Amino acid sequence: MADISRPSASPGASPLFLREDEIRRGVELLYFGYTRLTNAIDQELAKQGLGRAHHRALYFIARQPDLTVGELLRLLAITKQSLGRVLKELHDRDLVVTKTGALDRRQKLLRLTDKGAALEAELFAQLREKLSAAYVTAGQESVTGFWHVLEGLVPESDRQMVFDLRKDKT
Amino acid sequence: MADISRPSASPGASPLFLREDEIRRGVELLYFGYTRLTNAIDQELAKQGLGRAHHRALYFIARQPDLTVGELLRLLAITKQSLGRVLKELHDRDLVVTKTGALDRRQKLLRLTDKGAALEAELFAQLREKLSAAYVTAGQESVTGFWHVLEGLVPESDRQMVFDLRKDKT
DNA sequence: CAAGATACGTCAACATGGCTGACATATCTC
DNA sequence: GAGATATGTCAGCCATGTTGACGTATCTTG
Repeated sequence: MADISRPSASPGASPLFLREDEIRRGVELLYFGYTRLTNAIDQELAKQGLGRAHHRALYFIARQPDLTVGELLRLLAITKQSLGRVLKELHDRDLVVTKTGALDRRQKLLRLTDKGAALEAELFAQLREKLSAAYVTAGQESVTGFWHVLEGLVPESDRQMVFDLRKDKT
Repeated sequence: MADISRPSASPGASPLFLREDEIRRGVELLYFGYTRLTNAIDQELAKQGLGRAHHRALYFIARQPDLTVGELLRLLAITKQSLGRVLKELHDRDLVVTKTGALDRRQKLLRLTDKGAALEAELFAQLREKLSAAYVTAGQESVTGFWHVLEGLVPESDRQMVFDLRKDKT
């Protein structure tokens, strides 16, 4: 596991000397890493006649049951027309159900059915397989570094929304 | 910069305790990080009337001048028909030129024109801005961890191809 | 309580960028 | 000279994004 740091000319002088190659390396690894991870589930999705757009919705609904349509729209950053198509298909296939919001009856709260949860779990297992293998190879130290860099890529304005995924709704 | 490691119950016992939440965190950060990074260049591309597909081609041609069409196809992992459309547009706009291969006259070697190189540099500047900010915030240690994890996501069979981007063609 | 804002849905048309299948040409290799 | 390889291209299809316009139910506020 070779270290890639600079030839330690002046340690601590500049905190990080940003060479073009380090940036390109990040861009490429991010591209290939992301695409290869998502490839892991394409076959399974194709078997169901679903696409990646469906998976993204399933994923976030699984992650945060009783998510509202509006919250999902903000997460996916697409138009409501695009999402509408996807949610309609998921609903027609009995993968997702909606119920009217208790506090605000205009809202629709999204949940996976048992069938939807089973599918999401199967897809998630693929992601887990790939990502946990990468975690294990890289080691815990690297994993926290991986998280830190990626957190820095999420704009301040979106960060709270992303972090809130890890909290249960009350 | 809080550390996220486990409560240090048995240091070194299991190299990495893979909880579902750690996997989901990686999936989400990869998704948001990747999309937000690519968003950085969308506005610039739109101004030119180009799409992301064009940028990917420009990027790899910039990265490795005299790349062949076949090599670019393998990098992008799309069909030649899809790539053909993109390359034709880049050629029509004088962003890319091709020349016949010296060793194998069936090959076409791809290069950016000055105009193409200028555009790629402008787009790259956006990526650099975002990514270098994330690098600086996270620190050098995190950056090498970031690379290690992502390398682990690229399947063995593709890894050489990705690493070869960092070498000059001879 | 009436008026306006908000949450959601939907119709229609269009753009981008993937895909398959079929076929042509030039060139290399044996 | 025969077959493999690198590239290009025609034609049509599909998934998933977009804009614009409009409708209804419900909440909020003066």
